[in-house]
Amino acid sequence: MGLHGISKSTLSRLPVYLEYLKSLPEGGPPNISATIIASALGLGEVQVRKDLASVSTAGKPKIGYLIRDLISELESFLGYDNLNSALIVGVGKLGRALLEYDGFARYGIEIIAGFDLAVTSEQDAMDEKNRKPIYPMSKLPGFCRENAVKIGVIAVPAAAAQQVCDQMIKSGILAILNFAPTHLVTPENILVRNENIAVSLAMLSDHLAQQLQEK
Amino acid sequence: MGLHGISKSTLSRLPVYLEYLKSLPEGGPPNISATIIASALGLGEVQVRKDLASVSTAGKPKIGYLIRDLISELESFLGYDNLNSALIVGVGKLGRALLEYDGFARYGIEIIAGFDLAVTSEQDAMDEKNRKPIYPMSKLPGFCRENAVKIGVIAVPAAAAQQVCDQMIKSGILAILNFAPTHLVTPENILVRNENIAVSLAMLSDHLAQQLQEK
DNA sequence: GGTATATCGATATAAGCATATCGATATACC
DNA sequence: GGTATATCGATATGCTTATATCGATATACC
Repeated sequence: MGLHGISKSTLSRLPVYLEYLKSLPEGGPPNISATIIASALGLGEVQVRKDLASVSTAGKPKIGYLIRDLISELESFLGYDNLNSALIVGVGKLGRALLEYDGFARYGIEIIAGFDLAVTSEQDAMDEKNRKPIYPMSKLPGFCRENAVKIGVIAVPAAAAQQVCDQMIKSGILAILNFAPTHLVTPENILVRNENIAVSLAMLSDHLAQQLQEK
Repeated sequence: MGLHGISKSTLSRLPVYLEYLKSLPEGGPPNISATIIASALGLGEVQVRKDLASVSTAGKPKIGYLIRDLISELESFLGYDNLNSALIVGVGKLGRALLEYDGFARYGIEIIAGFDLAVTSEQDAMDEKNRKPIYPMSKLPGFCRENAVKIGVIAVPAAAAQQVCDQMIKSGILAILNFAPTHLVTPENILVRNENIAVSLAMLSDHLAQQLQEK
């Protein structure tokens, strides 16, 4: 559980509420009830209330919540309103896609530079599409310090991931989004979030096995 | 919890164990203990034992587990040894990348065709890179039936996701991997797995806010 | 204005999951 | 061969999360 008393499970549902609220048509009613949200999202209504109570205080009986307020409270809580700088290491196929993806800003995160093990010369490269610089790894520590970057994205092969991770931490990175299919060992004040598709595929596979066997 | 008595949390760790075991050097000892695995992966050793007990029966005191056997038991359990066919709807930037990605086979899944709302003519398209067909949506039901496809990947914009989802279910799809940042409403025998990067970013952001505020 | 109802917030119960503890067993060493 | 030790599996405890229940309150309708 986080320090401001919010559980991981709750935190993981907040972006979903936000998405849903934003997807509501403009012309509709200004209020919404936990009951409605719950049934639209397939959750328990008590759970929705408890989740929302941790970011909002504005629920009124018979009325529900003011959609506009809820959205801004969620955005504020999730940090979508102030942009965090991030950097990415590994600009292969996946890394480049992430570097060029301009949708992160929507989530309060901006990838401002790429780094790559293959860029060895001191002459920096540049991403064609959106003019973001690509530096050699040697410039990582200085860059982090100068730009106060605290978020790192790892998009290198599994074999290199731990080494990259270590360098990030030494450079002051505090939160890591790891796309390499491997476990990273870190001090406990560092958060690692694994974007591991194998986990999802395992769930699908398991579900299928059960469905097909059942009947 | 699944029907063969395995919890979601356990299931989500199994691929991690497998990755780790596979990453071990060839020349090492043939056995490994839960203690070693636990410390390498930052987990409790009891948890590792409980997890492994649900797929294996071969643990021996003082010895540990036979690495080779564990790997094949995990692969078998996770369905990596028999290939499941899948299809993808939406061949934009992300969809095409997934269609061209040949790493799924490693996880027992093969994407055999793409579908797209934009392909309206009855003349089918074809992915350049690996010669996988791209069909119009009208061919979805027939294709699913003929090829007994049970897994669907959704890579369309959020606004179209629910509609695509409904069509998949009507065509016999039982498990869905959803890359659209939206909640899908489905019957309860259908498994939806959301690959939602916003959730990860929320965690990073929350962690950062705490770290920076603490000191 | 009074009553009915939808909805909220809080408390209590239950379920799922992780961690700790303990006896049992197979090897290693003397 | 006997004893020590690493490790396993199982049971028990505790924590986290989800669900169910209940009284309180703001609107709607008569």
